[in-house]
Amino acid sequence: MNAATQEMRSRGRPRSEEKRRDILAAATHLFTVAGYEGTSVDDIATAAGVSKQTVYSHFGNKENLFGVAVSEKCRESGVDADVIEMNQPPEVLIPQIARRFVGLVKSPEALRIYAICTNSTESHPRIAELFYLHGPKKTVDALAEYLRQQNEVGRLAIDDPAAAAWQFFCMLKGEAHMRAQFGLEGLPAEEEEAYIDQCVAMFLRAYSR
Amino acid sequence: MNAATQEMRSRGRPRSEEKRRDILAAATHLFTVAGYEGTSVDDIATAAGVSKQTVYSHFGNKENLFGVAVSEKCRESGVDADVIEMNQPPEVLIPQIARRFVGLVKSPEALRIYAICTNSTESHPRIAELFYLHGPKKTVDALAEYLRQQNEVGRLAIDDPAAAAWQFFCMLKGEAHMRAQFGLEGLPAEEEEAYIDQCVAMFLRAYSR
DNA sequence: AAATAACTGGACTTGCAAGTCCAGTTTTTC
DNA sequence: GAAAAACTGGACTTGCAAGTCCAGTTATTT
Repeated sequence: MNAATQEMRSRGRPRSEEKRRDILAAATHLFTVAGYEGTSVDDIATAAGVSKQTVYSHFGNKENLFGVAVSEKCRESGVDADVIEMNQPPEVLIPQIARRFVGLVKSPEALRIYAICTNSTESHPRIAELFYLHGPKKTVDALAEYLRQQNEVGRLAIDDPAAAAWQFFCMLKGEAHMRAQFGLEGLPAEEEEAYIDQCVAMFLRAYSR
Repeated sequence: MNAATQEMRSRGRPRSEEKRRDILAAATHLFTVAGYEGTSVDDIATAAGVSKQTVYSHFGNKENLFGVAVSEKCRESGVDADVIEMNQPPEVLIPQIARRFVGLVKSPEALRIYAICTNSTESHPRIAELFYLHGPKKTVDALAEYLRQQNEVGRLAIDDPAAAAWQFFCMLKGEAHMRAQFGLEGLPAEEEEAYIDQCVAMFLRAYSR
């Protein structure tokens, strides 16, 4: 159990970094596909081409491995804070962000992680927090910063940029996202597109000038 | 297995309606507290003061019991479609609805059911659908109908009432709801209140006249 | 080359929960 | 009062997965 966290004694054969990566990759994949309960340590060992003992040698136990895997996942699919072009006017940038955001949150991967987080609040409270910080929080902060700047420049009139950012992203989810979360059939593409446009228009109407 | 669904042969001792209710009540409670995997049939039988055999006699198997329990739950905590006072002007009614809605979706029960649904999309697809129809869909439809009427009367200017209803409810969730879903510490009460007010104001600003 | 520790593969232990079986008891209908 | 079916309680079967153990092997350091 402590082997995983100990500094290496530098005597004898060292742990293989490659195997560690393999295990982590397999775990990340399986967890995001089948969830925590749906993935056995044997599955992970097999998928990683490694013995079960080795998994335990590297990560101590399943729970710990889970934690490492999820925070890894967040970092890698880090929702881009820096892709925002701060100089673009809202009429150009806001629709772009809207489309990118909807695409992201409706992806099977994102939905899976979201579901895992909401279901491990008691058993693994840290997971949800890690995801929250690396995911949603980061995204909202980025938009809020943009809105603040546009407000200063006088292109928008927003008292509370952070609140406005939350409004915008939450609103965008709409029916389509909920249906996706519940595994229901998607709406017609035109309808989804129209909804996004309506959100953008409504947002700009409320906060313009 | 079929005993549960068969019409009673009306010979011999009939199944006790009371026990059925007890089982269902226990199941509903345990499922919404501990989730599907976290609740064993033994737990339910014990909590209902009944033998395990009786549970199986009434409901056939765990999965079926789960389905009945959840759809029951939806019906009972049925998000009121009819509590809407259609004649009230938006400036009065919208804030009321907002507060009631936020209170509802942040309740531990609602959060639990939501989490269960998003996590049983493969194993029990019907669950999520049942909840969706009896819960969110119903609520949105009710608001949409109100908005449509107010639009006709000329107190609001809304092209697509259904879309506007989705916008409103989704927007209201905001940071507070997500934090609740993730089991994170709540925001200061004043902040949450302020956010709700901002949403109401923003919505009315965008759709007034 | 000797010591050391990682790695393998497979057997093993432990614990849990779904679902079945059964013998005896109670309730209800005919 | 006899037949039928629900109910109890507890033993039982089955299956699964976490985690351990071990004997043999492989890689690495001194």
